[in-house]
Amino acid sequence: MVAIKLKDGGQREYPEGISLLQVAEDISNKLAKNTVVARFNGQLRDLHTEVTEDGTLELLDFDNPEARVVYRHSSSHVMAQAVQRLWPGTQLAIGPAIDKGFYYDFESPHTFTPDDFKAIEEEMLKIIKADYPIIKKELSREDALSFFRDRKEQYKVELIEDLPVDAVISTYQQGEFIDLCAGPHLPSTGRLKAVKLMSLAGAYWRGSEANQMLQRIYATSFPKKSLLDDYLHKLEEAKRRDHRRLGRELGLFVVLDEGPGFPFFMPKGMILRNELEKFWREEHARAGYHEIRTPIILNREMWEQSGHWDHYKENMYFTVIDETDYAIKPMNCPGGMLAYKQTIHSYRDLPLRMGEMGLVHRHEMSGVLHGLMRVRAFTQDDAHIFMLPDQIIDEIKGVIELVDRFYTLFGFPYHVEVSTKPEKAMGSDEMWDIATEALKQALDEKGMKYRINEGDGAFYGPKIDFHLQDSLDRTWQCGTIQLDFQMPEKFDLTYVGEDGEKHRPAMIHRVIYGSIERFIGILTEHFAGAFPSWLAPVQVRVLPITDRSHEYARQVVEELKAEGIRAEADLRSEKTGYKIREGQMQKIPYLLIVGDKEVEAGTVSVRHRREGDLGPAALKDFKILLRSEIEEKLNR
RNA sequence: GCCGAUGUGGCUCAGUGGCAGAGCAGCUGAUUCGUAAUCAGCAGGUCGGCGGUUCAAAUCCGCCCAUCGGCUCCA
Repeated sequence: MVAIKLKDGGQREYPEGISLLQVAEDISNKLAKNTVVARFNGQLRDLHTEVTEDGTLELLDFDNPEARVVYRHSSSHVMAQAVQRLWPGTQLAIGPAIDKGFYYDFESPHTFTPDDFKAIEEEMLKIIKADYPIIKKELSREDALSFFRDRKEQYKVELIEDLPVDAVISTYQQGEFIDLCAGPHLPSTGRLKAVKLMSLAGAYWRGSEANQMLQRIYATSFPKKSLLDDYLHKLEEAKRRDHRRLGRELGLFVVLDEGPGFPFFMPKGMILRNELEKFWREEHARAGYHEIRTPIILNREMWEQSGHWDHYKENMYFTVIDETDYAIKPMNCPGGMLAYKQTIHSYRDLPLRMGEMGLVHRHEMSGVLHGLMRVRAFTQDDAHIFMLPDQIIDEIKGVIELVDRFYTLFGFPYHVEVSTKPEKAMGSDEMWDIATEALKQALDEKGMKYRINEGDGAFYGPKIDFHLQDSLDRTWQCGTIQLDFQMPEKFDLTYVGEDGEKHRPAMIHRVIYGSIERFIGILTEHFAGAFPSWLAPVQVRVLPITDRSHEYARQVVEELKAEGIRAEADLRSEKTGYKIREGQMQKIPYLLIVGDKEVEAGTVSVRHRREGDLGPAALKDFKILLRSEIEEKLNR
């Protein structure tokens, strides 16, 4: 007999060799049916696992994130099975679960198209209906290799060859389909319910451009049709928040074929942008920054000196002036270095924080351009901080605080990554270790959680990256802090120390918004275009009900403008409902409806874009309300 | 850059070899209206570009450009 302790504290006895599924069934049929995978003595196990020792058992259903991964992983096997049935000769690469579903990478003589989706889904449903048990089998490395060689699954062979010597190698079988897999899996294919193929993509084997490109099919699955429908509905909702759509609809910005990756900012987008810059300047002045502006174009010699000519050339644009090579800046740092050098600095001047809203151009590969999120010309809210070595930690902490102040104001959740030395890098390993440790120490002291992103640092130093999410939960790097011992060296930066000798300052590059363009993209999606009043391009629109109130409407607009409020009137000969609809669709924070009653009483009827009709108010009171909302940067 | 899909008026889209269409937006006129769409009329497109097949191409073929979804790369 074995003793099994349950999550609720109860304990039951069973004959040795009973499966976890049978235990679940013994507790409740419904529970057994909903259970995806078990955690037995802390380890995720297939429900077919036979119990041979005492232990604690937890039964996980689809709501559990780990179980969800198992559910999707089994789904990917079923999809692969369907694909191999329909297109024999298709080779399997890998098929993991991902955040919202799963994918499988194939190599096939057949080129998959979305027209194939229906057939694949139907075949998957057959496999689900057949309810094949999913059976695990462990085998030796030799057996595994010969098995997959016989099946002409070269990717599986390669995977096995790369497994550590002591790895337990297992396969999972359902019907005629057998895949190399560590598991765990669902007990049978019938556990799947709603499956949907989403999209196709090319993907390099093992993520490397040097390798074969495979065909990836993205899909998702749920234990209930209603959950799938909810998910698809949410995707549709998210698309409505897409900054590319809203940017056009709200007259903020647009990217045209005439300038791929070079966005146009329209008048309303400029208001947003200018407000963001204004806020930035206020905050940075308060945090002790000076602002500079350096040239867009600088000569080749300087880019050679900075190392960009050697390390960043493929991303740069070039020009020739008077038969001399010049480059358009892809980063602001070299200009910042030259600016630093214009005066002799004492240790007393440090830390010296020099900010720059710098427009940089980078040649990005055509396939990566994406609205405002990924462009070829963007403005970095850059700053370079020159400091004494013992000021590094405090300065980094100061930037972390500033980033947090900004992101919190906008209500953005974010996550942090530390990127370490890349392959193409300048400087010694020792320098990199010191710099990387400094970044980690600052984060630790601020109590921030972070992930390590190996090999993803800039060529001149390691960095802390702050990532924000877009409406489809894709994440984009915005803020970053990069510690750099290289540039000060390259440009021979010095300060005069207490000893009267010249010393080398330490330096960090940092951005808060990251790129104003990307930040505006994120901001647009985050607020679904309904920006807080302080950012809203139009803060108030006055809607006269008839021509009789036009004069009054104009007066109201003038009074608001006199207070610095962005107001306009809709004097078209339309019904009130029509004007309100348009105002709502433009996401204007406040609509003021004025008719005979308001003219008579000298009031305005206030309508808030989310709260609706707030009733009449004296114009004076409305102004006070809105002014404070703007000044406090409230998100109402 | 690579894989796949897409490209028709300002926007959303219909049109699969035989006279380029609809709705919204725009303009003009009428309507003077109270919290998410008043009515009527008008105007607007060398169907992404170039080349080819054909009596005839938005439609079929080729190349290019751009966009979308990924991969790779990075704010």
